[in-house]
Amino acid sequence: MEAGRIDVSALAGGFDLQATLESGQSYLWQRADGRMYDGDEQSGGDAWYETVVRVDDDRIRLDAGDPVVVRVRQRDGALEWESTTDADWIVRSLLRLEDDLPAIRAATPDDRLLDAAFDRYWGMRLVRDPPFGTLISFICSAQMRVSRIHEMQLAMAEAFGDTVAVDGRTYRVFPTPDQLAAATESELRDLGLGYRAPYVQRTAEMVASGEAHPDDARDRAYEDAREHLTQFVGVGQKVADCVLLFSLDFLEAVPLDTWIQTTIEEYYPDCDRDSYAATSRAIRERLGGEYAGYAQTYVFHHLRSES
DNA sequence: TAGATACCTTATAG
DNA sequence: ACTATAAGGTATC
Repeated sequence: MEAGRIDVSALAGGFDLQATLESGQSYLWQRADGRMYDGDEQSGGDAWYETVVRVDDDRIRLDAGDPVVVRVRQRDGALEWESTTDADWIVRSLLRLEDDLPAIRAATPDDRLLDAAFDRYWGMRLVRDPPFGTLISFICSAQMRVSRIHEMQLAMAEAFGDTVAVDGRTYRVFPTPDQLAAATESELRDLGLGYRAPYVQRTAEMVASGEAHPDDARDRAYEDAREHLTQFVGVGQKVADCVLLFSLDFLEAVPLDTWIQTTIEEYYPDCDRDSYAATSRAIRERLGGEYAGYAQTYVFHHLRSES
């Protein structure tokens, strides 16, 4: 494995690896100690986190090319990485180390709730996950606890994904669209997906056949992109917003889940409208527009950890 | 177009 | 032990 380190203490806003990867944004990383999403906010302080991404030779697109193993851990103000390739740029991209957190915070309102959320998890960044895995994992997220969503992705990787062996260890790769499309509803139900099983299978089929790809949404205007993603089975507006925010660089996307809806009723009642689209517009504007999704993610993690 | 309901499975509360 | 309830919603009628 190749290795390197990134001085994250020099980044604008610093970095908090555990908050970034265990805040319910990504279900495509694992902790080497197996304690991902176990609820302990300290234990991941210097733990190794691992993922496998497919990266093209042109270094632009995820979800294409050969699997690359990436491991990271945060120690002594540095982000250490190990990988099957020279992964410095991959780590910077997947963890959005280029984001200017102070500028983002400055662009969002200065209310009590946001201050508390930003203060508590300062250094948390959004992730930039591969589009297909993000699409599938958030289809699985419907009416599901965070820890179980993560388990389901791991189960699919073990059942249908490729393996990569490095230094005597075996890593699982998230299944390709072809691999998931070939799975049966029954096999997916056996993994605990419940009613989401046919959604996952049919969406994978749409991507595998070339009928549509989540990456296609990238070229559209935000609301158009959100609508475009709802063509996938099991994808409504909320899941579409998650894919836009956590994978496709639409930092203005604000997924309206149960937590945020409760928050809106309590803290931003004037933004509570009678449709998803209308409430979305109102809260997006209230949260400063361009980086509204960043504010949403801090609030989501903050409120969820209180419970 | 707006509103109500079913949906898998698991963990937790009572 | 047993039942009710809810978990980052969506599809269908």
